[in-house]
Amino acid sequence: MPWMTQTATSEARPYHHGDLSRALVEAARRILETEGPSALSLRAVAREAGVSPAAPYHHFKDKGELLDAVAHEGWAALDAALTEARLKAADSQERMTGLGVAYVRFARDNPALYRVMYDCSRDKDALPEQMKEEGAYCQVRNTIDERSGGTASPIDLELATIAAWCAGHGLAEMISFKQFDPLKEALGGEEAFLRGVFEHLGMFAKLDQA
Amino acid sequence: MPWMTQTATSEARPYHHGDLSRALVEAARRILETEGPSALSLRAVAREAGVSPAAPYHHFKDKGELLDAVAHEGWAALDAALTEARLKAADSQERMTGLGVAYVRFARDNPALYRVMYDCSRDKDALPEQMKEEGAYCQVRNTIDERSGGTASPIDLELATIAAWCAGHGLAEMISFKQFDPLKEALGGEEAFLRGVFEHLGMFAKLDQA
DNA sequence: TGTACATCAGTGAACGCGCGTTCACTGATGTAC
DNA sequence: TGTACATCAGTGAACGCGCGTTCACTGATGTAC
Repeated sequence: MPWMTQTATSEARPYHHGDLSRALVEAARRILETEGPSALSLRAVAREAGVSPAAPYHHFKDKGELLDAVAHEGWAALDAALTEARLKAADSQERMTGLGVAYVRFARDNPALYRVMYDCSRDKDALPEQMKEEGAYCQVRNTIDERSGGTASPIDLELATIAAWCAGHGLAEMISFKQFDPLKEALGGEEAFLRGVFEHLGMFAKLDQA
Repeated sequence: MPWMTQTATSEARPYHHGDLSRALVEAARRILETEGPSALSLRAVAREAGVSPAAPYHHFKDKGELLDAVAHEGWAALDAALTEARLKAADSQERMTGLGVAYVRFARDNPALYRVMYDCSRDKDALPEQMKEEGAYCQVRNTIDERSGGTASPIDLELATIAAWCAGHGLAEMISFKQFDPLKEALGGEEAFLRGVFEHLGMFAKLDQA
């Protein structure tokens, strides 16, 4: 770790940063959550990291590549949040709702990051590949599979996973609209509201059988 | 209609436009669908409408107000699409799925407009008020109410409507990701895929009763 | 019916701004001998 | 261990660009008499 031999004070950064890549991504996240996605320019990120506007070009080809890195970190953080929720749940019913609540909470706590994640995906018309192979989406699929006792056909399993994912994403985007405040209050808080919506996602099927 | 006395050729617009407000909103929609939301600047809209960059300021306070007008028209168009789907359906089961399919199709056919609609809402932390009172959201709620035979409690009805809305919105945003192409093909097309996901939104409830 | 005049809805040039990116440069680092 | 040198990772000034908005203006319209 060569830069540690530097006798810099805590304020004065050495000429060579040491890990500017990571510092830039962190600076980007700081800007996102304090000023929102519209403030996320390359220059602003460099400024926030205390570095000249040209410095990022030694680490990222262009602005898009930096944004991709930010989004990638976002997906990893979402994976982690879902894993934590999955491990905490007692049974498979609770595991399913818990995943949903954790997903929505992640989006609510990191709204700007969440938007960048999906904006990057949209630009490519594709969600991150690793999400389907081993990431967040895969955790949802496994939980559903486990819940059905492994009896669901591959196509049904995939459709159910997409359905759950859509519901989570939709709710994540709706949760902050103030129209729903009265309902949240009537139910005694946001968490109860979330659980209520997730439970009602089965309502149509119930009606079919009535 | 004073401007009709003008002896203008079909190309030469009279000095006074006649209905520049509307023309600007239409120009904005044209830009949205051909170049996407990032190209939607006030100057671009004026250019597209064949008018100087300052002209819009006689009709809209600022860029935001023009965007609001565009979004407002978008919500009206969505209302109309849902109404058409609702009237076309034979029974309440078909009505519900039909609404979902129509919603997603609207988003897929007008992706940039759809994004502007929600971006405007997000900026205000609020969906358009008229949507809850008489618009698209209300149509979904009425259909669910009818489907439950009017027996659902107000809170359940509201939760079910939100659940359905979230599912529709989530699916609208996911539909274009190429990861799902194989599944769409396996099911014989996008429409079957949509219907499949909507039907699976009841899966969790079914499992609860198994 | 004609005319003076207020008002409305355009024009086009200009403002300052922040952006992404490039460039020639320089300071710091690591390595071969 | 010391030194020459290639390479790496920064600097800061500059580029051209499109943006939102303002301004003084002017052409067209409608109205009062």
